[in-house]
This record gives sequence, structure tokens and C-alpha cells, in this order.
Amino acid sequence: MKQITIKDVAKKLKCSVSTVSRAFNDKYDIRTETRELILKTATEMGYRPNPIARKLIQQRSFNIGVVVPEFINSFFPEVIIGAQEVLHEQGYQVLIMQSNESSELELKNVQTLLNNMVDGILISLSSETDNMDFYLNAIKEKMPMVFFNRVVEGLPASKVLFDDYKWAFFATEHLIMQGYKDIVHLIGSKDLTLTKNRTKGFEDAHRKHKLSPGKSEVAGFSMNSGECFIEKRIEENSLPQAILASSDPCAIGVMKILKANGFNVPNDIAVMGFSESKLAEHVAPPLSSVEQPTYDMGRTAALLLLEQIKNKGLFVPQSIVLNGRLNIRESSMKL
Amino acid sequence: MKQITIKDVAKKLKCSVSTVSRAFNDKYDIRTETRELILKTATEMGYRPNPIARKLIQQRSFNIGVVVPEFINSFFPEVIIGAQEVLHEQGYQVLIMQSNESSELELKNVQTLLNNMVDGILISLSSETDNMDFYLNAIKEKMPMVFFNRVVEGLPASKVLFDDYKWAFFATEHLIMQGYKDIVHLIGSKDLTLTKNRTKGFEDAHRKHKLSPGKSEVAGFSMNSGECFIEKRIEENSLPQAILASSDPCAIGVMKILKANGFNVPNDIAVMGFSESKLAEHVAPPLSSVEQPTYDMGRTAALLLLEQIKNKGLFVPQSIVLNGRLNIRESSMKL
DNA sequence: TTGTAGGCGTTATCAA
DNA sequence: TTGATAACGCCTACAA
Repeated sequence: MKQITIKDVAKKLKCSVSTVSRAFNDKYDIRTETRELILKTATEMGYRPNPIARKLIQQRSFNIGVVVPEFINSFFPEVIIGAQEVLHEQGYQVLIMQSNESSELELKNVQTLLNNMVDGILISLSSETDNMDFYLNAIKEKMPMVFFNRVVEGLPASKVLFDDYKWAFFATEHLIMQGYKDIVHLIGSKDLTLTKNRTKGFEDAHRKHKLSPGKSEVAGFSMNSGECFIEKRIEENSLPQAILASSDPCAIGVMKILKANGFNVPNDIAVMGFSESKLAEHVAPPLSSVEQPTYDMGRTAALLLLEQIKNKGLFVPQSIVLNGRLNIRESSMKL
Repeated sequence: MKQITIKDVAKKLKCSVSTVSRAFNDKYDIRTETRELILKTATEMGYRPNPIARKLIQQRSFNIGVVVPEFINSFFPEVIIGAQEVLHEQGYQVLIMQSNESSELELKNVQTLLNNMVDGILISLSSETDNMDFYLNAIKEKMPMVFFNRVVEGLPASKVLFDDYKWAFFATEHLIMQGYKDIVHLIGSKDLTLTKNRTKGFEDAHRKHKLSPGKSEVAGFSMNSGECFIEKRIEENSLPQAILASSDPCAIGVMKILKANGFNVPNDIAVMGFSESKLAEHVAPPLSSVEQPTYDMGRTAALLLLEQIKNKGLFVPQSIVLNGRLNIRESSMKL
């Protein structure tokens, strides 16, 4: 796409490039008539300032990068849409990159975004990521960055989190109250803060009801991970009474295999999801799940990021914890 | 993030910037030892060439932009993952932008991507888009661009399509064979090629079976659009015998409202989706749908784009039509 | 094999 | 109010 440059416009109008530049950046002195003339002919010629060159000299792009571990499920897309709402309003465009739960690809994505000089980054870590060196360094170098949902401990950065402890506690308690005792908690990834909090909530709920703390087991977040877990358990003939899954897709995977093997949910075994997805109410049986405020999470993260961009250099990292809701449906209700 | 520039490296090593540059672009003569020394110290210093500056001079970025109308449903994410597979392999990074089914935002997205000088664009149009001027112009200016899934007629560009005619035909025929006669076809957007093809298939299936061609009605692609449509029909007491929806989410919306109003699917009314989503087999009742090769669509589009980038200027637009499959489940089977 | 210098398309700082 | 010119960080003839 051959560019028409500022020079072409200047030549045509027999004025200097700086005058043209001024016409496009209305903070400088310029006669109104000349500005209008320039703007008019420039548009006619199809000229638009080249943002690459602009970025090179201004060191800002009005682009924000978002990195997510996956977007097959509606969770992350919803968060992104929330973020877009507030960012678009402030004149920012949103570039999305997806890391396929691979820490290597995630790193590449972040670097690509930095390379393209986005003004800030919203990121949710992949389940694989454990080395934080790159991020620590980026933070030290004052790159505006907000972590959401999937974060790790001890990162001196702003974060938007969900109250995983509380809702894992309530979800577990609900299962206990329904009479299920031998409960397995599936976790998506060991290192994430979210996992630690959920596990703690899961165990504390057991303690409160004088039960020996149940077991947590690493599975993954995907539908496939749920399938694998439960297949193994069926094979081993060691089914628990209930399962608190790492995510809705994971829960649905579990239910699928259970049904395929002739088990009844919730009578033989109860299943609960996490992070309510669009699917939950439509699957059979309808899936109980913990609902998270996805759009809000995106909006909040975006606001934190904008603030950080504004106060570059002198900002205090803050963590915001969002509340949720328990949606009880058939999959966890003893008949 | 303060950049370490090529100058810093040159200064430190007491050599010229061009030598450093050469070390990073191994097509020039340079002594192996000096190259290695430079590369080593450069990495130590944390230097990486600034792609912005590089782009400015090289006019290419090894970035590909993808614009989709939505990504709440798994369809587009799957296509993107397919495209990423082949693009990553060739050293390209993939930047995704989402237009929320808004043609205005879509245009902004494309412009942002062009501004950031992506080497090419994969795009699926929003349901709102009808003005093609911008795209026609971009094509004329040789911007590598491949349209997939949601395209319009008469665009002199490469396209990857699904065989909507054929599978709308088979889907309709299946409904007819099951004994449903009064069938309504929900369409997502008037202007898209896909709509025209599906409508034709829908009508031809009626003709083949000597039925008066059924009605197509604009609804939209979303779950919400399905809900609205069927709510109105219930209110008007004008329910058809079967519905061929514009998408799975749309079909699920229809089923949800029907169930909520005490209707039985498929006995009172049959429902079929389109573009099989992960949800189809898990909803109740399991949803019949037309399965499309999403990953393949992404891969194919990416390959066409790469070819177009390589042969910039002298390429012949081609359309590739992909095949699909009918997944018959309970929602469309008369008991 | 290496260095010098001009240019990619802008904006910013001076003078005029 | 406008114009010349030096940056921004890099690549690449050309000269050395």
C-alpha cells in the first residue's frame, strides 16, 4: 500500500512539511485558513499520517495489547470486551494475542506487543508460565502492565483478581450441605494465585464442617483435561462423590464421560464448574457454577492500566478483588 | 520501557552502528568473530532491534492482522488458531482485533492494523458491513488481504468459504425427511454471500420435494437474536414446525425460550443449528448442526495470504470452498 | 571487513 | 505564522 507522505502534500501546496504537520496536530500556531486548506487537500490526496513514524518519535501509539492464554471459551473474550469498552472511549485501540496456554508463545506475544510499542499491556498468564523474570524486568522498566485473573504471587504490579477463596469455600460448602463428602477439587495450574486461593477455600470449608480436608488434583482448565481425569478415575474404579472442577469446560468434560459410562449426574456423582460460562445453563444436566464478573474484570483492569499510563513512573501497584455469585443448578443437587 | 539502541551497543564495543546492524542481519559480510562478539554483548546489554524503526525502513513487519466480528463463540477463535499454526511456522505473529459486529469499529480495526503496517490481513466481515469502498480501495492498492467465512459478492480478493449452499440444502432436506414441513430459515445478515447461498440451498431443497419454498427471516447470529425471534413468534402464536437457525448460539437461544414456554424440542418443534459449536452435543436436547472445518478454514486462509504476500502485485484472486458435515442429533429427530 | 552518511515519515526546536 | 533542520532507531549504498 503505497503511502502518500507529508512531503507530497507539502510539495503540492508549496509549503513546508512542518506546516502540514502542524495542521494535523492542532496544538501549534497556524492560520485557520491554511490549516483548513491543508486538511482539505490532504484528505483529497488520501494522505493519512503514518503512525509508525509518529510512534518512532512520540514513543506512544494509543494501542493497548491484551494477552490471554486461550479464547475458545467465552470467559476471556468477555473480559476483553469489557476492557475494550473503556479503552475505546479513551481513544485506544485493542490488539489481542493468544498464547495457547504456552509460556513460550506468551513471551513472544508480549515481546511483539512491546516491539510494536503498545502503550500498555493487559495480561492473563498461561497455565504453563512459572518464570517471571521477563515480567519483573518489564515492570522495573516501567512498562504499564496490569495482570488479571491468572496471576502469580509476589509480582509488584497492579492486579485484578476474583475472590477465589471465598467462592471456592461456598461452592465446597454447598456440596457438603448436599451430603456429598468425598469431594475432589480439580486445579488448572499449580503456580497461579487463583489455585492457591481456591484450594485454601476448599480445605477450609471441609474444616468448618469437621471433615478431613479433601484432595486437590492438577488436571488443567480445558474440557479435555476434565475428560482425562475422570476417565482415569473410572478405570481405577475410584470415583469420588463430587467434583469441584477448575472451570466450566472442565466440568462439562467430566459430565460427558460420566454420562457416556452410564453414571448419573448428580445422583451418582455431583459436578460443579467454576467461572460460569454461557454453556452452564444449557448443558444437561444444567451445571452449577461460580459466576464471575467478566466484563467488570476487563473494565477494572483497563481503568487501572489507563491510570498507570497517566502516572507513568510514580504509581502504586494495587490489587482489586472482585466478587462473584454461586449459581446452583441440577448438577450438584441431590434429589 | 527505555530502549537500548544500536548506538549504545556500538559505543560500548567501539565500533560503528553499521557493524552492529550487520551482525543482526546476516546477509552482509562480517567477520564471524566480530558478529559473535556483537551478538553476545548485545544480548547481555538487553538490546533488541526496534521493529518500529525497522518497519519504517523495511516496510514489512512480519505481523499479520486478523479481524473478526465476534469471538464469544468458539467458531472464530478456532479459525484463528488454525491460521496461527501456519503463520507462526513462517515467523509471523498474529494480532487479533474484534469488531463487535459493528462496521464502524471494523473499519477502525483494519485501519489500525494497516497503520501498524501488518504485512497482511485476514478478515471476516461484521453482519452490519455493506459499504465495500474501503476494502475495494485497499485491494486496489495491493494490500494483501484474504476474506474468510463472512464475505460479500463481487470483491476481487481471495476468499475462503464454506459450502453453505450444499449444507443448507442437506440440512433442510433432513428436516423435510423427518416430516417437518413449515420450516423457517433464520439468517444472520442480508448482504453476506453466505446468506444468499444458504437461502438458495434452503429453497432448492423445498423445490426438490415439491414444497413451496419456505421463508427466510433476518434474525442475527447471536443467542439473543434467536431468543427475540422465537419470543415474537410465540406471542403471535405463529410457530413453525421447524427452524433452521443461522448459528448454534442462535439455535440454542431458540430452544431456551421454547423450553421456558413449555414446548418440547423436537416433538413440538425441531431446531437445527449451523456451524457446529462445542456446545452442540452438550445442550439439552443435543443440537443437530452443520459442522464446518474451522481450523482448516484458518489454515487455508493463512496459506492464501502468505502466497499473496510473496507474489505481491501479481496474484490472481482465488476462492476456496470448504466442505462440511451434517451432525444429526435429537433436536431434529421426530420420535 | 568495516565505517560514513543518507534516508524511511514524522514531530519538535529553533530561527526567520 | 511559517520554514529549515535535527532528531527518533534502524538499514544500506558507497567509500575506505
